Amino acid sequence: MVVGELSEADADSIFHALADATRRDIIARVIRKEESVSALAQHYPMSFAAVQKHVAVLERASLIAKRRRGREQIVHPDMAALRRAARLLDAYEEVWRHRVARIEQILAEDQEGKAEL
Amino acid sequence: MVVGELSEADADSIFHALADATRRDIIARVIRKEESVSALAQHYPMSFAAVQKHVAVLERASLIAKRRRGREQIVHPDMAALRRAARLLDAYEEVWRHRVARIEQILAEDQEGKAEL
DNA sequence: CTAACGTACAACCACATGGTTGTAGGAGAA
DNA sequence: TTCTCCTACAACCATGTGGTTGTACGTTAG
Repeated sequence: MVVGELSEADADSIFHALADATRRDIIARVIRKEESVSALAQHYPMSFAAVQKHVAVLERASLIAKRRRGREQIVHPDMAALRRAARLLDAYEEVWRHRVARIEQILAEDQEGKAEL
Repeated sequence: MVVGELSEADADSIFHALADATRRDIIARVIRKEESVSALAQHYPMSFAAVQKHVAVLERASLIAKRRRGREQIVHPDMAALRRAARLLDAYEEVWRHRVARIEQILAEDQEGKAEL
């Protein structure tokens, strides 16, 4: 099931990157305000290195990017990638909505296997 | 970042379940047409037990459910859960879209740190 | 009843993940 | 320069993941 302009591997890495509360929070945080890796690290009850790894996972999924500012690495969202990801999510939702629509249609027309589901 | 009516743990399991091409394909497949676990297994180059595990992951995330029909277990999408998941995805998209809107606003008004991003 | 089918589950393996600590290097600050 | 801060990265550990095979059990078909 290839959806939109993202490969299956892209989808894999995006969903995997999103499958962790800390990483979702990092995304939300840098969307609100760009922060350095160490500034980000201070918000979480784990080591700097651990946060660094989470950032790397998000970076591999192209959901965020880093920009150097002096000795700091400023983490910021990758807007283009985020839009692509959003459209990927949209596409799945679309399939589901259509199916929901189709089911209502089927329930209205078809007579076998009704009731349950 | 709590979004909608799903807990962080719910989001974890949903995104994790979606982070595998085989599992995404299973969802797409049962949305199109309900199938037994062994029928599903025949579509993939792996053992029945492996597919069974993928189904279990999707089931834990409440994206699908099973219904017994004779000696078969029919896998079908859990529409309510799929809608909740879609809304969760929507919510993330919303945050991103708003941020995108805000950025255009900022670029139009603000004058420091323009150019990049 | 018996045989075949669909499922469930346990044991096992290789590998990735999420965390730790420690070491090292580059850039600013003093 | 020298010290300090931020970052990068390696090594290590425990646990989880995705796959395998094998065994057991309920259900349907002959």
